[in-house]
Amino acid sequence: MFTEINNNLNKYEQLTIQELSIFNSLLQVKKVPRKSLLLSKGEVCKYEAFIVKGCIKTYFIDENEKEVILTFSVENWWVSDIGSFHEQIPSKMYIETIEDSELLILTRETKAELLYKVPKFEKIFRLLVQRHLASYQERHFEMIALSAQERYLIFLKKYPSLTQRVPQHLIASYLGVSPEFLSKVRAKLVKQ
Amino acid sequence: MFTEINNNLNKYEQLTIQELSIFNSLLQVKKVPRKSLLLSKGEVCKYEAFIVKGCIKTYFIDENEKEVILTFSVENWWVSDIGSFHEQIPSKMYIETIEDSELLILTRETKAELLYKVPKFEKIFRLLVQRHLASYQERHFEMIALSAQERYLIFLKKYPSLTQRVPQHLIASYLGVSPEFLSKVRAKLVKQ
DNA sequence: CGAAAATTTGACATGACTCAACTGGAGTGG
DNA sequence: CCACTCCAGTTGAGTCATGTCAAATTTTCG
Repeated sequence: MFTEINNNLNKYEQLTIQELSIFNSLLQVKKVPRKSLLLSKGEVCKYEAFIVKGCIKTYFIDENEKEVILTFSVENWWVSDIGSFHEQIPSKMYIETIEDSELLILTRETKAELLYKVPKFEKIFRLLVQRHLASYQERHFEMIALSAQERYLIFLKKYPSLTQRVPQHLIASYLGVSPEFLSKVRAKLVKQ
Repeated sequence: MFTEINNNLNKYEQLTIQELSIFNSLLQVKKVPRKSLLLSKGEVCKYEAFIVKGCIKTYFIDENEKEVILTFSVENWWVSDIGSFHEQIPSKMYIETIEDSELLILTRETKAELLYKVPKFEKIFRLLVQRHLASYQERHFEMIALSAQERYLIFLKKYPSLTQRVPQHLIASYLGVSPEFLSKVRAKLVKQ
């Protein structure tokens, strides 16, 4: 259960067996079926989850009631509304499983305890957030500078497996285009 | 010189006079005239800068040689290419002053020394990055879900003073529209 | 198997872009 | 202090990428 998460964090900072066992004892296992809403707009985000297995979407709802997908998260990623979780303010987004999922979760309490007992985790979490930030910057640039087709090709290259796991209209939403238009982009690519 | 930065960081985590004086002794002052390039594509980002005075743009250059503005940074903000700085990889972006600026900078060495001597800063920097991340998420949503006019109105509300300090075509770039189109949006708003 | 959801396709609409011409300051040098 | 240049901003015409709506088709899943 814990091997993936332990290996994953070890990449950021070397951890001793003792440190890892403190960490693991603080994690709670959570299994949820697909289509479970883990967070809704208006709620305060109660935990950060590491995905052992499964696939999760994070999205906003716009003024026309349409989903705008912010991210897909799969195995070995963390998911949460960082802002809501840390500042304890109501979230503006939704987090929902796309597949049956197994999560390891840290609540505010267990995370605080972890940071207190193993301060190294401050660094680990800082690095995780930094990476996350860098990828948003890149994505923002792509959004402004590239066409829908170019963004789609980048998506395919970056996340080839997601194409199988995630319905196409969600990918369209992630890319910031209508499902009809993504379908046309694909048709055009096939012809070439 | 240090009062702004000290007050600013105190908001995130209470710091003692001793801790602040260690911090301040590690900062280097850097004054730069307007139109100075602080970082170019291909370079590794050598420092993180807190802006005491001035205004700075961070941007990419797209395939048609056009600037795509990622952020404007003014007094009391930090600026750097976080990814490049921490992973020591070549940056893809440019950082350039728009006005004469006064900066307080941390290099990798001084930052490492700071984190070693005052580990509380791990937390402070983690919180700073988290806030930053939350604001990118919001901006990404706006980019996908809102029209150019709506984005412009939000910009005016969020950063009223920047309108005076930054030429309009740079604001257009920040909003992800052509300068001509922003001009038309403004004309339309005036008529209403 | 049947209902509901996802995808495709086509016709049409539109927001935003490009290009080019014009206007209006803000320096700068004679 | 004027004339000149240069850059930012505006405006209009034409175009293009992408959106919307509706219908047809395919896939998914209870």
